[in-house]
Amino acid sequence: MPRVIDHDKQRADLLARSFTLFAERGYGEVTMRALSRELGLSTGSLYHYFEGKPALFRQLLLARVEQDVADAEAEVPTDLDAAGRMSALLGYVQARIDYLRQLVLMSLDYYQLHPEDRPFLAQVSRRYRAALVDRLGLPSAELGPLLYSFVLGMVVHRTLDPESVDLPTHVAFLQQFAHALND
Amino acid sequence: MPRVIDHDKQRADLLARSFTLFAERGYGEVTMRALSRELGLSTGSLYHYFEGKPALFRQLLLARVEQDVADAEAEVPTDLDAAGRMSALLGYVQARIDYLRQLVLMSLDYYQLHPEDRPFLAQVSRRYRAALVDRLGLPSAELGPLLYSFVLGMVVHRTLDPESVDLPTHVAFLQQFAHALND
Amino acid sequence: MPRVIDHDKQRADLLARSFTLFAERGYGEVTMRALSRELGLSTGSLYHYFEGKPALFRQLLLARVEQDVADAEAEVPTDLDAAGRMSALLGYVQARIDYLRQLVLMSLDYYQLHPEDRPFLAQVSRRYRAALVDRLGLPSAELGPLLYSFVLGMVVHRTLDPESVDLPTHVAFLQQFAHALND
Amino acid sequence: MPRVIDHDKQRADLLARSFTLFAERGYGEVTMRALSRELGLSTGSLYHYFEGKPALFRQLLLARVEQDVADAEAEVPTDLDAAGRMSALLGYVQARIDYLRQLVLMSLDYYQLHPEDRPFLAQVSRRYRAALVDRLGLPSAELGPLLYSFVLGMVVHRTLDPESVDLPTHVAFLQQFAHALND
DNA sequence: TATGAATGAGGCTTCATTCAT
DNA sequence: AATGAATGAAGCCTCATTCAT
Repeated sequence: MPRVIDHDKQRADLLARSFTLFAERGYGEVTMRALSRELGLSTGSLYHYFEGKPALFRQLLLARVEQDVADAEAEVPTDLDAAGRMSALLGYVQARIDYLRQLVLMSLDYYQLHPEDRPFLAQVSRRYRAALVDRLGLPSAELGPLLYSFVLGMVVHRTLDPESVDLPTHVAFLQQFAHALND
Repeated sequence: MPRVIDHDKQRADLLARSFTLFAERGYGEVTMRALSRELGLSTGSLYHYFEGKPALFRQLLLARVEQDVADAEAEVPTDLDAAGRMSALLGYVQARIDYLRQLVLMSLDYYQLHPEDRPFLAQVSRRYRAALVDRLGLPSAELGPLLYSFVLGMVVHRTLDPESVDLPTHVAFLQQFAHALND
Repeated sequence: MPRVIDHDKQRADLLARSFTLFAERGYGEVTMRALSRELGLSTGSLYHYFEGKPALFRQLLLARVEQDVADAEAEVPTDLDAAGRMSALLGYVQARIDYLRQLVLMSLDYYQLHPEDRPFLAQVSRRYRAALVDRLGLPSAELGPLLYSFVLGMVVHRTLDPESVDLPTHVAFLQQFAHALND
Repeated sequence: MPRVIDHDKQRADLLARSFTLFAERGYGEVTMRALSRELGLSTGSLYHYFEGKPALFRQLLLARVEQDVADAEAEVPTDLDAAGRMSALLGYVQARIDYLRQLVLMSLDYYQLHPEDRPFLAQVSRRYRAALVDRLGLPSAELGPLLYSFVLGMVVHRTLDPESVDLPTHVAFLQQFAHALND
């Protein structure tokens, strides 16, 4: 009888455990050897689960979007008013700011290393943005991209110069800004 | 005596010509061999001018800040009112958006590859931000970082998903936003 | 009891279906994984039928000689005169030229990869040659090897430079040549 | 001042010394590591001289054709009559039979491993054949390919079953055969 | 009997940097 | 001052075979 292992489940588990390494070193600096060591299997086995490093990363990203979007939806109830939803969403972002930072950084690293796969990153980015827009039910269609840009900006700013970005200030500004728009 | 000047001039010239390659491929994907070929000298000579790849890149970045800040100051006259200065500055950003994009991307690539040199990137980032803040003479001290974050965000958003970022919309928003703040 | 028969029958079937893959890619480029996928079983099962890749290939070759020799004997009736037998044999070769080409190529590939098993290839080669010699009943004992060399040569020449080998010309030459020898 | 080394000469020397290894193990079984060890330099250096393993092999083959054709022309004087030229050429082949064997084998190995480069092998093959045809000044245009096929065949036959190929017999046959054609 | 996950050595190739010339 | 050959560790990936289930 075949060894009974849920291949997909195992893969999902490997992806989840991979994230840490990518977060610490960035896509390009994570070697398949290091990854397999971290995951406790041989390089050969790693290649049983994933076709290669780019494929692994793509699946990692896809798994993350799904999870993140689900989390965001759980944290931003639809029965709140606009201000409340914005508030909840900002809470979500603020609580995960460093996670998002790592996600953006590794994506940009992948962007540089795999120019042929940029459309994929665009799709992922749109998925995040769509979730944000949908959830907020923003009055103006243009605000989604703006807000999304701003979050990306916070994240990059925090990367380049962590000490100069005061998260509460940024978030407070966004909240105030949203208020103004709702009037 | 003129030797030194020539040497520096030559170095500045090499840096300027290096930018294209870094912009096209990112810091990590530019090899010293490719760089020397592009610049028309041997790798040995390249090492006469620069101590190594990281040193070269640092100098490239420093040269860029100087130039960019000077350009910005030239384009944003101090005798304009707040709204005018903001307008001029946004014009500056809008005209150079892809250049800034490349600059940010290569810096983030360097960030991943040289964790030991992150403080340097923080300094460079602060220099840019300070120029922006100084030039705008923003009423609130907190607005500088916010604005700077937003510009970084536009740039990254444009990278990940070029088709979804409408530059005029973004800029118009910023302008309108600045207006509101001045009242 | 029927178990064993079935097993052998199954193995013969697997060998027959393996040939295509070896023909397309050559011995060295066929992986056991690819083979098992092509055959519709797991690698583990493949190893139930054959001890390993070299063993599998040996059996493949043996199965082929048997079949080919039988085919040749069927196509070259013993009641023809020398010229007729030669004619029939050339027809056989001409009709199967690309099959023979593949067979020779994969054998040479195996030759390079398994130096320890070269005697086996020699045996197989002799078996083919003996069939040719026996069937033709050549007047001179030396002609067999010559003819056999020539067929091998056609096949390799066709491999290296397909466009330059005109099969009918080659065959016509052989026929004419045989004629001369019979006089 | 640059290290004064004749890059092309060095490359030619490396190719000449590479041949032995390819002859012993075949194209596929020669690793770049083994090659660099044999040649007394690092893998990195090997890649300074050649773009990669296939490129190296191509150049090896090209160098060989040139040399071999030159040798053949030196050994087959044009002032001989047809029979004499044939005789001289057969002497050339007979003396180098194992060298030619190795050359053919490594080429066929390359053929299997680099399907995309088969046209190159066709060119090389034609070059050899053209030299043979030109030198012999064969009465019939069709004899060139036939003779060439036969030589290839001898070589492969000798590979598969060395003990069964008596070189003098093969050569004598060819000579006798050529005689017949000249009448 | 059948499965397929697991192994791990080893393949080709890259690259920042050095140093003899 | 300038050259570019040389280094060698390390990257990604492959594959015949085994063995727990």
